[in-house]
Amino acid sequence: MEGKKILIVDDEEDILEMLAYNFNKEGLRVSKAANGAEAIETAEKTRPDIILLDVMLPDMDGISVCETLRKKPAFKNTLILFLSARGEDYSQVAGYNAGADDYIVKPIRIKILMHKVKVLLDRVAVPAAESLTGISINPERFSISMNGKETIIPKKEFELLSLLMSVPHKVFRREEILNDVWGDTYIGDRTIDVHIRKLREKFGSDVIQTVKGVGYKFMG
Amino acid sequence: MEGKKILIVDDEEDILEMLAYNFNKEGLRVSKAANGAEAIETAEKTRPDIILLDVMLPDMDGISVCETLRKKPAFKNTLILFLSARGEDYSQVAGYNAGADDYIVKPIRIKILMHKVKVLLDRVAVPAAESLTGISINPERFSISMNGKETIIPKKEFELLSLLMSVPHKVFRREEILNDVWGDTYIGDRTIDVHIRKLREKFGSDVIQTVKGVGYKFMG
DNA sequence: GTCAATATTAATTTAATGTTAACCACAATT
DNA sequence: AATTGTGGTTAACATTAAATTAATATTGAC
Repeated sequence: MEGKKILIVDDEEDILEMLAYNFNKEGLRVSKAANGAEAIETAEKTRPDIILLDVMLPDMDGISVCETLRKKPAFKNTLILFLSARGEDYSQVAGYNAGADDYIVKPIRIKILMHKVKVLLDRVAVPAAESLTGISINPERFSISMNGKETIIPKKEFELLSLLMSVPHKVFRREEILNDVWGDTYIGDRTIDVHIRKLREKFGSDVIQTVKGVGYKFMG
Repeated sequence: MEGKKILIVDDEEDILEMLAYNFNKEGLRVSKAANGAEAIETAEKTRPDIILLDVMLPDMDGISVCETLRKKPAFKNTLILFLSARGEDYSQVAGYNAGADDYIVKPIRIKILMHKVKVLLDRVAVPAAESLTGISINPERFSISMNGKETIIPKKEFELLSLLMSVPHKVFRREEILNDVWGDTYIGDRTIDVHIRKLREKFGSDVIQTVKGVGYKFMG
């Protein structure tokens, strides 16, 4: 798990430092945040592989932070692990509903926590370096580079391509695409196709492959 | 997570039944075991995707069961989730060391447990055990790899081959195949043959063997 | 050798996706 | 304010891959 990035969010200075110290010692690149707004901002900036998120924060609660992040395609596959003092069920369930990958009840047993983080990080697919297609993505600029040439593409196209590229070769089901790119707004079936078509127009018809009856995949 | 296989191991009849009922309702294919020996035997037979394993069993403890399974290549990537009444750290750490993917402390909150199982099952990109035939299956990609070459195959063919490969060497009766792959939709007898043929065309005629009057088997 | 089961092949049907153009909302430009 | 441009969605229709069936040949158990 060396070299992976972790973001730790907790308003208690002591805990924050203790965790940061331990994970840093394990070779992770640690960033920190003490409240929800800061957490989202830092997450955008550092793109961590995993986020430890305290449920109770001074400004907004961790659940909301998690939900906010999960809406962005970039954080679709980021691991999020809740830390909480509350033992109540509803909180845990709410956490999982918000898209958590795990839930740890305080007081934190550092060994167990590190184990969980390790297990989770090990499982995550490696983000795949430069792709064979010569296509790479620039999240800050909403742009795509293809063999060095940079193209700015519309938001929806960008989100769709980001999603597909997040796990090259994985087949994303239409349903999954709808959820991740369009969320709650309901759109017709053909809308996805049209966006796929536009992407193929721009980057070649080989980069996205159709799996009939299932969905689409990016050919890393 | 529909269609995935779960093995539940617990010596308490009530808990076993309760869990089986709930997971069955969610569309998982459930098998059960009440002790360690039975657990290993059933695991071999059904090749579950995930195992819920009580730490305390009448014959051997769950940790040993887990270690035993993890030694076999077939279970290298099977998810194993411990259930335990003990709250002590050492037990949890021992669990993780034995190769557990998660650890739940009783009393079981069914909602939380189901969430964990769901998250785990969703995330796993089964790297697929290499078989003797050199054929392996990539569920995420809807593809089959044969000696390193990857082929995307149509949905029905994929489902059929997945089924046969789920328990190599087991003869699947036509009736069973109909149920698992086609569910409620009724199709003629020849349809199965045709799909088998297409698979043989793609991967060689040796990989699937006919057992006349009964069904087909994958030659793991 | 007979007969039922399966293999094979091609033809057909079905369902999913591709394509195009039109439309609307909204932002940018003059 | 009117005009133009851009992005997003939809609808109608075309196209294609996949699934199924149907017809015929072959196989293997008895």
